[in-house]
Amino acid sequence: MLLWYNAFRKQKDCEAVSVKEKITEQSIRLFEKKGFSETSIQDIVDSLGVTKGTFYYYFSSKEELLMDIHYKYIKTLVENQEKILNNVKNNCKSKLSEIVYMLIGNIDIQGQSAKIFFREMKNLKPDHLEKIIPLRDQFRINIEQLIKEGIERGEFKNHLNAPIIALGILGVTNWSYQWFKTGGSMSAKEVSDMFVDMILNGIAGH
Amino acid sequence: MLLWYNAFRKQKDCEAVSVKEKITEQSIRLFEKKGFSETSIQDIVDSLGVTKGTFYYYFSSKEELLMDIHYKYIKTLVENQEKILNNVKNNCKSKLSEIVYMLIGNIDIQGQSAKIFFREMKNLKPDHLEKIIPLRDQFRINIEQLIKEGIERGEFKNHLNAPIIALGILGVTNWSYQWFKTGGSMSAKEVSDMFVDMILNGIAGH
DNA sequence: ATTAACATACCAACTGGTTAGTATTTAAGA
DNA sequence: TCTTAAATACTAACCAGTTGGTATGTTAAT
Repeated sequence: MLLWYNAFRKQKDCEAVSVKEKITEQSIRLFEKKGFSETSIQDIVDSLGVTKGTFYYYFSSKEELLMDIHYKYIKTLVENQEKILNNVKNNCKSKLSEIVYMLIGNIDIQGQSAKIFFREMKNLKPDHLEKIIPLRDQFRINIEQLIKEGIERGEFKNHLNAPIIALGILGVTNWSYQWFKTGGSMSAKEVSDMFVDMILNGIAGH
Repeated sequence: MLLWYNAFRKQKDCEAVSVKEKITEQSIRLFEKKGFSETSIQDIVDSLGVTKGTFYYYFSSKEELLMDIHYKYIKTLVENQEKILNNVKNNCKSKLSEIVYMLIGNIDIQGQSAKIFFREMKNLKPDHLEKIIPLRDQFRINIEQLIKEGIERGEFKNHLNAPIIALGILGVTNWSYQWFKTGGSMSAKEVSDMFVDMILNGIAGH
């Protein structure tokens, strides 16, 4: 019975992506390009050759879909970040370096979701925001903590204001979602190396 | 004739802001809070106690109003930037420092316009974009040039990639529009000093 | 009498969302 | 094995409300 069920599941898993996943993927593309409010449910379903009924079979509202996109994005980000932070072998500098690289390296996978995340959060109602904001804050606070730990361990200068520096670093990385294109003249590794160098050592000559 | 015209202008200048300016100011407030598409022309005119006839007397379309807001924002920014760059008394480090302070100091005046600028540009049609994009690029290229000049003069390290560093600096400053509040625990000067210190000298301990 | 600066009333198009219905697949009983 | 009830995965048609935009007044000042 269980075997049979698993065989069924396996068959489904091997198939092309589900209709719900297709709707989500296509919506990410359209929301990024045209904006959330400027994209109608009709636009989404037309581009997939289905009808609005199908949409409302899988999602209870347009806003719930937006919430889904936001949640998947920030959840993945925090998880990746905490994997890096929990690696006891690395010092604070290495951890910071890895986080910057993780953020820029993921642009080709999560870039569109990131743009939506930064731009369309105002379209979420308070109920849904309550699930998103704590994760967003967690990501920032984790960087703050990393800076503080680095100061205590002597890896970073001790006059730094950790919350402000954290926001500065987030600025550098988050802004790259606005301009970085995978496959351009610079690789994600090259760009993040330059940013890490700037953040750690500055640009002033000796 | 000219005197009469000037007297008329003077009278207008001394009056409270014109209806057109009121519409623009209120629109900036509403667009920043709710978004461009989520704010109807009805919302705008209702909040001012006028009617749609008034709106279309001053603006030919909703998009033209958005264009006006974009243009005023980026024009002012480039002008302020070039005033700083043209001051021959300062070296490159000082100029960079002043630009960072100018950007963060202006958040209370231009903060709402900035958010609209970064978020709602997709709502401009190609015709209107052509007036905005060159100015936006100019601002970035001016920073690139400043970095290059600083490298040549030995003020900045010579291994730097100027375009990437410029985008990094723009990230730090532009992102501050997302979180910096005037009247908070930190002043604009304190924040920009910390950012300039990070950009010039880095955060790594010696 | 003309014009600047508005107000009123209206429209076609589109919006998110609902509902009633249907073909197909699955599950269980006879 | 055959029948059948139920669940799945949709479709087509529709609704009430809202949108940007327009066409036609109105009024006060010159």
